[in-house]
Amino acid sequence: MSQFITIYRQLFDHYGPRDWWPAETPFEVVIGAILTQNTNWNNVEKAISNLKAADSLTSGVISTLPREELEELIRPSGFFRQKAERLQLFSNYLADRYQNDLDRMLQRPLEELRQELLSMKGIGPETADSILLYAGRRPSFVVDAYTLRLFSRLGLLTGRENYDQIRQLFMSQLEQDVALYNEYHALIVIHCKDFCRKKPLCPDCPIRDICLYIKENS
DNA sequence: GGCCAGGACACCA
DNA sequence: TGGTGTCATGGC
Repeated sequence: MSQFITIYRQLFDHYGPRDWWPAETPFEVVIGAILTQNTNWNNVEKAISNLKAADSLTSGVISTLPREELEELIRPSGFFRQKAERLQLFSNYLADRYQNDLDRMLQRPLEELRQELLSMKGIGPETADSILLYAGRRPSFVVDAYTLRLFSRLGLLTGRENYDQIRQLFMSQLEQDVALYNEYHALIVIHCKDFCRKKPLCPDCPIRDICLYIKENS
């Protein structure tokens, strides 16, 4: 059995289903994906809460809101100037190209949609894949810094692979399953928030045994 | 008071 | 192509 499946099962058995993304609508997923760039999720929640309180969590409102007002609403998420620009660029694009119909955009062929997202300023590979997977329910594996850290320590990555190489590796080792991709990325994040931080193998890591085994046999 | 967080981009060699 | 600086808030 693939070691990638083994790790997944260990994480799932310990943490249980995460059922990401914590959002009420696909558009809220997109906004959260941009706001969480290099940012603690607690800060993102404050910004999203502000947007909801101002009745501004729609592409129509965001694209017409004065930049300064948007910046103030999302200030708690950090990098608020560049993120305000990114939110408006996406919202403007959605309005111009899809008449604010996000579902229609998300129904495009997967790779075409991925390239379309990547062509937008402020949407890199992780944000694009988060949007594809969690807003569009499309099978596109999300790679992040935690993924690189955990799997490098297990010897399954060298640390020199680029984003697309890691994504392709996971997608070649796993069935194309939206639910699996959804849970796997979420479990990696949840796990690495508490473990796999400074020490190569944390003494109290809940999946320590399998980590040691894989590390010795990879 | 320093470190880190669910990155992306401009700039440079 | 790869390395580095920048963007900014809030919790621990």
